[in-house]
Amino acid sequence: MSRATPTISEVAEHADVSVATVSRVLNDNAAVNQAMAARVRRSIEALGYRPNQVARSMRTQRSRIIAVIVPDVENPFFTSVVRGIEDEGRAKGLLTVLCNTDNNPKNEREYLRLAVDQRMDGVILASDMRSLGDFQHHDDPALTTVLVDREIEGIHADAVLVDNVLAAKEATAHLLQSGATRVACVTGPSTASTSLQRLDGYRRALADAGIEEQPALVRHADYRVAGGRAAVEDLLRGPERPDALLVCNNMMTMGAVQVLSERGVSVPNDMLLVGFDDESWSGYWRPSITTVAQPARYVGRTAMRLLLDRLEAPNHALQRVVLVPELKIRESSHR
Amino acid sequence: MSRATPTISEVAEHADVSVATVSRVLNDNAAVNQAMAARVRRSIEALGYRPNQVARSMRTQRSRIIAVIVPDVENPFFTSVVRGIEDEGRAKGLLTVLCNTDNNPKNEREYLRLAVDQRMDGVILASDMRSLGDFQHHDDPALTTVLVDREIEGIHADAVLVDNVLAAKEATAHLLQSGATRVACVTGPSTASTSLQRLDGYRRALADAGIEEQPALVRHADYRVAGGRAAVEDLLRGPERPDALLVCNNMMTMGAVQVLSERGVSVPNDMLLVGFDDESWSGYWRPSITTVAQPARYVGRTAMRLLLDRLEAPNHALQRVVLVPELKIRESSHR
DNA sequence: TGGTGCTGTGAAATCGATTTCTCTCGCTTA
DNA sequence: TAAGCGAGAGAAATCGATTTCACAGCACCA
Repeated sequence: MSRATPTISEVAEHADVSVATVSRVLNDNAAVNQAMAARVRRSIEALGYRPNQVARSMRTQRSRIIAVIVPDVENPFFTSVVRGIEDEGRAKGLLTVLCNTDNNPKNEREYLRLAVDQRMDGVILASDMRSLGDFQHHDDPALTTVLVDREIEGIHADAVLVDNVLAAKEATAHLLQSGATRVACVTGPSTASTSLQRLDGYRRALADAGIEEQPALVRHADYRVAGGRAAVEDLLRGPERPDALLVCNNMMTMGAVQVLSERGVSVPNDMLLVGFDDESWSGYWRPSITTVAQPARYVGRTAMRLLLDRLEAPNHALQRVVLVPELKIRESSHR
Repeated sequence: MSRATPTISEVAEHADVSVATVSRVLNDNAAVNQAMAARVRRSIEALGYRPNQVARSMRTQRSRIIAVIVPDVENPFFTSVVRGIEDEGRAKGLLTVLCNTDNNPKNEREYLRLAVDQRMDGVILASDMRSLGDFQHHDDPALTTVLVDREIEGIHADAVLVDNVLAAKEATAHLLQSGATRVACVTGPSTASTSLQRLDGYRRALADAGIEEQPALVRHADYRVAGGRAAVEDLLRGPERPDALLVCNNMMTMGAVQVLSERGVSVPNDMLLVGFDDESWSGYWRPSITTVAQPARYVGRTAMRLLLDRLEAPNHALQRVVLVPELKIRESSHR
């Protein structure tokens, strides 16, 4: 019944060959006599042998496992990225381990350590910049790294990014063109590169239009529903109420929509709105919501591809892939 | 610079003791002389030594890693479950690996194999019933299993479930009480236990109300947005158009809402609606949507707790925890 | 005919930890 | 004083694979 998994030496004994030969058949490394190989394969079949991957990793110092570290698995943007990574990885025989840091640099550090301790082959990382200090890890060539979505200054790694400056600039310009005069920007924490870049894009659009930035119309929140809610509530209370909102991620857009709905602020009549990250509900909300759509799945696929390339050719020049998002104009952003 | 991680023997050499002693200090197993232990600890610190977990697993035959296998990571219900599992696991020093089967039994089988091959300590599984044949794995005591959300007939494992029959029955009764006479049910694939149980609950509510079931009002879809869309489109086209919908998961509810909105079917005036799985948007949609809220995070936490218990006491009696969902009544289900 | 090279195979080393076994030393007790 | 015992530490076995090394057998060529 519950007999333990057989080992390579039991297979060797069963086939009456040495373990070396069994190993060679398994990895079809060196030439093995046809008849003998067939015999070994029959024994493997007969015993239901499966190689112990732990032992294999121990010897080869590699595991065919990579870690994906994201700040928030409940954020659909990241789950889409992860799907992309997984799809590409599965095709190439790499197993993906998903790690959720909950936006906590301490958790991130722990997962990075773990990746090293488990001798994982690499890590795909959407990191907060506060983790900078821990990146000493990456002097360790054992842990191949690809950054996604967020960059980290001074880190020497391949990266897949989205052109956030362009995205926010286009979105803001669109709001101005729709007649907005006081566009507010609710961006993410200043520890994420995306927050700063989106804010930068917003500023450039204002500058291009010859409008002076009003600091009271800029808010840093936490990229979560609660943060978005708080920021928008605050903006509505202010003396200079905005007539348009640029909300810089999906979760906060959700929060913004909630608050506007609760307060009876009519969109787009009293308030124009552009959100980030196209969710399945964006187009079906009433009014439907204009968003900056990011190619999340493709970001993931590309990241995995870069990682595979890097594993094969550790010394090639670093790559930085920048993808272009698309502004999906719907009802919420014009009258 | 990029010096490799030190091994236990380098630590031993540095501290001028045997590797056995270093190991004892690491695991504080046997009594070690205080002064000596301190010296070892200093060496560990000085060299920045971290034990190789692969080697450790190799010897101990356990890894402190468990796999979580879910049909769809993009479904927020499952990401919440995973969050719960992770939170509980992290507290107990267990690492969680997330595996996405994409509703494909082949992928599921592969991940189960992988869990065995990697000598993982256990697996938390939300499985399709088609995988029944592969559960021979579970005769193997090496892979401790806990089922979540979905049960599998004939499988001998701890489980954390939600009372789906009760949930669907209450939801349907509520629709009938609101005046619906032709309640349709869009449930999931017949290979998931949840689909069948929810359908069962729907039927019981009809029976209790003395209403005969109309097969034309029952649809099996795929638990995804597209499937929900197709099912609802089909129901709207039918000769006996329903006046109420019970849609049995979150993704399909999204699809249903989309179709109703596109076709200009007014909710709740022309159509009553109850969805499953409370999403952040459910309460803010216009009209707000009545849903059966499942305690997803808690389901995850409980599953991890059961797994930990089982690892400690492999021979205890099996547990089956059934949690009770809550019907959140909003605008979409009554006039 | 003897040297050379190639092919196929097995024995043994290796990866880096844990754990068993063995031994020494010092103390207690008969 | 000698036997017995327990504590503390090191040597060596072990986990299950891969890989190096050595070698046997055979064909080929000068």
